[in-house]
Amino acid sequence: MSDALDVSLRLVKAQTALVRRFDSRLGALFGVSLADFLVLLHLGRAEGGRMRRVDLAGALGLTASGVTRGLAPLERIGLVVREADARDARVAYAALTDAGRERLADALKAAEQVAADVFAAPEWAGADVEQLSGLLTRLGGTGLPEDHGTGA
Amino acid sequence: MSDALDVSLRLVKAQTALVRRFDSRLGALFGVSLADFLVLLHLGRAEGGRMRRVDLAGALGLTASGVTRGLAPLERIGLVVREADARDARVAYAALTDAGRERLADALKAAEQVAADVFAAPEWAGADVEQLSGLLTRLGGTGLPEDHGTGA
DNA sequence: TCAGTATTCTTGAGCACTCAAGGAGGTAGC
DNA sequence: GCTACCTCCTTGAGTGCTCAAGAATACTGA
Repeated sequence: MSDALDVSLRLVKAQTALVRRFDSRLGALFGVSLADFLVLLHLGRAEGGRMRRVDLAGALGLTASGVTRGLAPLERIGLVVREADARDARVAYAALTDAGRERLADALKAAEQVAADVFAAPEWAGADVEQLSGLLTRLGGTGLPEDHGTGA
Repeated sequence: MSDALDVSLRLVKAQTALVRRFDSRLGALFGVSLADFLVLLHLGRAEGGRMRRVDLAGALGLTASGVTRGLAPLERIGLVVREADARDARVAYAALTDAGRERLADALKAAEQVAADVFAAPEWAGADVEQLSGLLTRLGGTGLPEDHGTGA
């Protein structure tokens, strides 16, 4: 097996373990999944604490459908509200509520802690983390929605 | 946000894109998902081309339940068969059929190609890939089948 | 020997996503 | 101001996993 394939499969597996770790901690403490947390994080960083659902989908790497379904429980528990656009009745914004902002702040602390734990082991030097970050950034755009994988 | 959290989230996103790319290519060409391919790959590398389902779960990073469900379609299309253990009636092996072995060989070629495409861009030197591999291995990316010297 | 416990696997219910289809609203050309 | 098309979002059906519960089998120690 080539190094390229080997590293691809390793990455897939490492992510599974990582997601479980985040889900477990965030779920236990704050009742949100990693996916929920990422929604809150993106909204929290957006202008006015809100985003069009289609833009959120792009930012999260999901389909619009996935956003609709993922947002529903967050709206139900009051972390996010739906807002209309005055000029274009097609678009619906997802906006952080005050409760959502609080939950985000708490979850962010917990997520930082999990990440710190993951990279805390003696074999992880700060330089390693930066190196990994750089390498992953190059992979970041790979195969996003606009890429139709025409291959060949 | 800390580097550790940043890199964790980057990894999660990179994986999503990577999985889509593999799924799309493998699905179009051979009618198997990346998850299916990984099952075949692990079985192909195992002693006798077969594994206990519980061991397969461990190797894949899934639950036993996930293996039962994932194996069902592969058994239905004849790539894998169920085999009993003579000494322990609890265990059921998943074993590669000849058709499964062929499909694995084909899918492996396609997967190599996808991985080569991903890491083909000019910014990826061989040393970078090895570095990334090393870093990911520390993250718990173990469980890949061992491979010796087939080179590339 | 046999009661209690552990292991392996399957199943039912549920969750989070996908794709395909469709409704509703906006836009451009004539 | 109509027609055709495009965009944004939701919904129905399906997939692939999870957890919890349970059946069958094996192991252990009094």
